[in-house]
Amino acid sequence: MSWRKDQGRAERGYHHGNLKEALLQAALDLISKKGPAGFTFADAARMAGVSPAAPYRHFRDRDELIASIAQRGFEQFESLLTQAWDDGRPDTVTAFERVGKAYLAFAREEPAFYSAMFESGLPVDSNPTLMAASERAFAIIRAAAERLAALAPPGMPRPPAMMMALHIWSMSHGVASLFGRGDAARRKLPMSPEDLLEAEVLIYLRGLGFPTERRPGTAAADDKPAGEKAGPWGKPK
Amino acid sequence: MSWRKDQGRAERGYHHGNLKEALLQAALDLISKKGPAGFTFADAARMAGVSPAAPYRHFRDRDELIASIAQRGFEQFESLLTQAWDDGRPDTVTAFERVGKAYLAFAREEPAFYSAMFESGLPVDSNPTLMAASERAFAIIRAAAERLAALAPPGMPRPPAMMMALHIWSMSHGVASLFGRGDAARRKLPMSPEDLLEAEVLIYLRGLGFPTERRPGTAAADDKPAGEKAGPWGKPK
DNA sequence: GGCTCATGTAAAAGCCGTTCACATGAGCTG
DNA sequence: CAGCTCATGTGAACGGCTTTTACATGAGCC
Repeated sequence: MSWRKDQGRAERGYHHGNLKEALLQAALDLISKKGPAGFTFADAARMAGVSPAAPYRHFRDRDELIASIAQRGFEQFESLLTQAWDDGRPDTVTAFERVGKAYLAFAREEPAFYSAMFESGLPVDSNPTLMAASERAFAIIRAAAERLAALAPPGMPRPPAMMMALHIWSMSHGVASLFGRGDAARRKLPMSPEDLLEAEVLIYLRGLGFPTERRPGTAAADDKPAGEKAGPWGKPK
Repeated sequence: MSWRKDQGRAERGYHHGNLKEALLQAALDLISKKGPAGFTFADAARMAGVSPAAPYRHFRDRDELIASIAQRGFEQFESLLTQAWDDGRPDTVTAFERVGKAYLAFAREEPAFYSAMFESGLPVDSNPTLMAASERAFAIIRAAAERLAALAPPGMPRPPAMMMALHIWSMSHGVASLFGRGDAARRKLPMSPEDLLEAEVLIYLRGLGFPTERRPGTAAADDKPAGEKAGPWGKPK
């Protein structure tokens, strides 16, 4: 974890050589420790071993640093979701749930990114680059919803994919931001956030007429109308 | 809207007479304008026409003021939800949806309260009073879920009310915090947040086996298994 | 009328964000 | 290799914020 030139500015020469990266890294550390509000520009500079004015050579101001982090966050998020979706393999529903889990995993494992992206109070729509990155991430969910909608059982009105995508996103974000992170705003839960979200999505999909029995083997094509068997919340007692 | 002693400290005597209230009010104004991060203690003092040190006679620090606001927010929230739920009249499903709408309305019309409650980064669980107020608000949702669960169609496993409540809450919070407020983190939506949430909840309830045709007349007891007719997202084209 | 204590003030310390003039040295140019 | 240039870092300074401390005021009570 150490670069050629460590943070102890023991010897480092006048120039840092990697300051922009070091600042982003420091900011991530600080945000994950103290939230996006608690993070200070000066602290990041100190952690990188430079004067408080140095960061201004790389970021117009504090907000731009946070926006950069959000930007990277959306990129990693997109990549994670893409990987989780895996183009719908082995079957659409399974892949869809994997996306949900990936969403929560990201919120939990990268709280700094997540809060920079969604809780920093940045005007996302005022920054086109950021907006675009966020759209690209959402596009994964949207594409998945599209595929899911396409195999809606015949005989039922077909749900609009965009609406499904927004629904899934709001569920995921809701669970993540209310119950997702280890210590903030916690509440006693009868189940893990992951299980909570999985059940929520399964019930929702069943409401759209999708077959949602647990462990459907590995079949990619399935079309039984709706739920008998155990519900998505485990065995009925 | 003016108290005996206006903010212009023209004459006001040494003592304000109502400072605590004035500070809370000023903070609400400021938070709704600039978000909980942009709000400053000194600004509130200025707006109330007192010195920057005066607030410390009423609040241990800035965080305690924000916590007070969150506290009041939860109280108003509870009262609003109680009113919307109206003990399940005229029928459980209708009342349930009214609760969802009330949730969004609160987030939209009281953004200052809402963000103090959910987005201020306060450690809710470290403040027992605040925690209790938040529990009381959630209890409304929980009670509604309980009633709803009780009339789950026979022959299906009965969903745990607590889980339902958490699901509904996460949907509401997800929609509210992603799409709810007028200008922050906005995104182009094909429908209003209210309609989005209503459809989401209806689909979810249908997934639990509840009858969810639109406008079921006024009957309080209804029990047709699940959806034919139009879906919750309007007429299928 | 006089006491007392909650409430407000002034001043100061320490931190932060931000700017500006200036220093440094990495990399190009000849 | 000498010298120039410009990106990058420094130090000092400004104004603002939070919080503390010693002091001022006057409302309410005896």
